[in-house]
Amino acid sequence: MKKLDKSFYLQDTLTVAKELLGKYLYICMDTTPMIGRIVETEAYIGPDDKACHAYNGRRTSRTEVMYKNGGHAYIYQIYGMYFCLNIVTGDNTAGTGVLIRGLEPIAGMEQMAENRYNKEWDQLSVKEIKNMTNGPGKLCKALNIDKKYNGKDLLGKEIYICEWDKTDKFVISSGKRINIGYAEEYKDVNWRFFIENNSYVSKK
DNA sequence: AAAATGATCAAG
DNA sequence: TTGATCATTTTA
Repeated sequence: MKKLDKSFYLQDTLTVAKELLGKYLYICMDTTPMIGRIVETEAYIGPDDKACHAYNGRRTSRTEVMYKNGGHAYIYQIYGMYFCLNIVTGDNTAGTGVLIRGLEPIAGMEQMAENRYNKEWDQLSVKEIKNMTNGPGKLCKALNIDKKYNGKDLLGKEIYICEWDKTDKFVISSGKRINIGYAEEYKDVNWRFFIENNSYVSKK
């Protein structure tokens, strides 16, 4: 188990989006650690990408952390009720990042069950377990990720990503990004990546 | 199929 | 200041 270093995040955004699959997200702020295996991501590629919050160089209080260099967390709130976790990428100031869309629960499931359903882990139905972290808003609820993580350095101790086993093999599939129909010529690019046949991918 | 629900942003 | 939008989830 090895924490990903700065150079990982400084790579090209599409590379990071693919390479994050199979890595382990750690949340260690105020409870016992919660760990999830990343199984689904989407790339948002800065000023040219009409789906990206930083499209056309848009720079506001919300998007400010996207202009940090790679290896920071970007958290935004959507539809008034859900948070989404992104990983800032690149070595420039372009405003690029990767949305984490699906996690496979690995550790800290008791805490996740409480956060997401206010229930004990062993009281959850099969359906509830399956739906615990298979979506960007769901996984943030389960891991208690909100704006307190916005701008956090992923090389720190509160939120970070590790590689466990380099021999872990899986098939990577790609497809169109979800719910960005407004993005015109960018709405159909295959910048969503996921581990094939993993049940914690948000959509089939 | 449609409601829930409020921060965000660009326009005025 | 305001109105439309929205990288979602849940319920029906």
